[in-house]
Amino acid sequence: MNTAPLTRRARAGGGRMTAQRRAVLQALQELGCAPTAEEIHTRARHIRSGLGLVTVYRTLETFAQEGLVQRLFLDDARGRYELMGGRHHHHLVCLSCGTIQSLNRCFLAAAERAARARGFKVTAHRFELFGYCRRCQAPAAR
Amino acid sequence: MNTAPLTRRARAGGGRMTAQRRAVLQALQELGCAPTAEEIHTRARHIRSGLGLVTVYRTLETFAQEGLVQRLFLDDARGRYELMGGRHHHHLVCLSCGTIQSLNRCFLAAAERAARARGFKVTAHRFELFGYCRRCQAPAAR
DNA sequence: GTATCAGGTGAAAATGATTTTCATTATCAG
DNA sequence: CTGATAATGAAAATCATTTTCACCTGATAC
Repeated sequence: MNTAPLTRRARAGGGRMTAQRRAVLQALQELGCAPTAEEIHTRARHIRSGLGLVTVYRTLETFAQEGLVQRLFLDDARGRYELMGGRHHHHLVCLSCGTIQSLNRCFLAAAERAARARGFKVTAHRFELFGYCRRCQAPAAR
Repeated sequence: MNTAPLTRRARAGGGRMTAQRRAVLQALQELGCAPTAEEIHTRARHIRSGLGLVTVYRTLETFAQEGLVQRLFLDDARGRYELMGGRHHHHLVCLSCGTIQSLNRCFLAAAERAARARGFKVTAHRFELFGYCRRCQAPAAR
């Protein structure tokens, strides 16, 4: 798997490119759909043994600030992380086993249809908009 | 504010109706949009002083199992709770001040339009489907 | 290439949200 | 009214995550 473009983007953020960060990037790329810090740590450890969980957290936080990674919360309090810049998509979260699949389209009806087409039984959905409320936009937005 | 219908629904779940649970229900009703356990605790304490935070958590968990309350995760790891059975809706989460507003319609385009109409600047959205994957449905779903 | 040093790392401890434990209290079916 | 048993409160435990701090190492300047 080619991590060069990611490495370039990460370096562009101003930080240094260490073996640990490379391992986290590669793990993210290999794991794909919204893994937890723990899962990323386990995978990245195979690439760079001795890598600490704390470093994984710090690295993910750094990448998130640089916009390289997005942190999201699905069905529980554990943060989940995924690389940004891929195609915009949403998730299918299984309430029984917790597996997460991704879904490319984002319109409601189409999404539900797409989910059903893969045998996923939809029992609930969640749709949230993030941004800045009127009060926080003016006078100095953010 | 009338809590009688809620009290009835809560009792129907099989549990006992205590002053603490009544206070939590009332607080949920008064607070409206997706408060945290902490916020619910603070409000419910005014109704029933001495009410412990632990009890709030337990009560919310119980209500969630009975389908009276839904627990959700928005922009951070803190769980948020809201009464079920109201009109289906979604949320506007301000990334700056953290306030949460609710939105009635759930179709993407309409939702974004509705958000903008209230001066909310949308910078991202999240849409998740929950349910059971093919593997978990068969042979004994759930 | 090598020195330099700010940025990065690992381990341990701290934190914050939530859950568990356990002794005590209170609801409500009979 | 009373007993069985569910619910409560306080303290301690747990889990994910963050902070601290002493040590290390990329990558720029030489």
